[in-house]
Amino acid sequence: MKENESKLENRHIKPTAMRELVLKVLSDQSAAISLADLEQKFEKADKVTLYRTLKTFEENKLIHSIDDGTGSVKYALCKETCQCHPEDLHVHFLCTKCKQTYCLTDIPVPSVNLPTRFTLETINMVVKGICVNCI
Amino acid sequence: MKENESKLENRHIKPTAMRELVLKVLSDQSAAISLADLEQKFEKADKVTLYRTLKTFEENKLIHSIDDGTGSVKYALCKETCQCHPEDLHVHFLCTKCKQTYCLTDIPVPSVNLPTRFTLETINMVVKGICVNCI
DNA sequence: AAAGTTTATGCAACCGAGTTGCAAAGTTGT
DNA sequence: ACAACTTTGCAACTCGGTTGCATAAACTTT
Repeated sequence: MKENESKLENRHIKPTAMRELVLKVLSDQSAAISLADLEQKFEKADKVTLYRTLKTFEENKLIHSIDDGTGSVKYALCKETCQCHPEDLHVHFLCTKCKQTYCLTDIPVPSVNLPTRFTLETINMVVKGICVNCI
Repeated sequence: MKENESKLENRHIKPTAMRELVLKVLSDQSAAISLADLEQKFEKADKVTLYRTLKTFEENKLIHSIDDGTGSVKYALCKETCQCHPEDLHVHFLCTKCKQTYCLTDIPVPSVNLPTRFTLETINMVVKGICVNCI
């Protein structure tokens, strides 16, 4: 799994064993994952370590966080080129049945015309409904 | 303040003294307000009562809640005609400087083309940036 | 108007996600 | 091998939100 190691290095994150494991879990997910979810993937890892790992990943834009309104923040991998700028942002989808949160990476967040003298930094757009697996 | 009383009755909420007071506070706000904010507007009211009042208002679509990602849910009045359906939804704006959350009632939430067989229930769209008062 | 029923309010206490402090373990550089 | 720094793990805390239960207030029925 040299690939993950270089992914970490690309984002200037020191590749420790723990971090590679967490990255592996994140890579294997098709949906975004919460800290609690992540904790359950490991039998023995400490919540705080995972928490700080996610923070480090997020600070270095390896992952992005999604506040989907469920009360727990989810995390998902960024694209290689992502800088988490407004033009990089995509829509997220929360299935109200299976509670999975998906990155709709093909759907960019629509631009909005803000009132005059409002400046834009970022946008969080979460669509809720029923996903294809739950119909 | 008969007006607020009838606003409550229109939404089939029994107009108690407490509820009229809370509605008055909400009416006076230009920005959305959190439970903690609301609590501070009263010297003596109990948090739980305010909490349940907000819940009742929300269930009856007198107000809507906004999860702006700050960790505390904000509430703001709905329009008279609002049914909180997707077509009623508007964009919200969180100022990262003053932490105020505004309803941009003139800006409807843009429609998104979901992947096939994804059905839409609701959308939460929060734009973050600097508001006109904080430039 | 009194008794009974329902609804709203208030207090205490709990819950869970996120977070911090600090010490131990591991890593890096000389 | 030693010092300096970074990462990990444990304990404990914060804070927003929530529930249970008892009291108070408001309606109903006679």
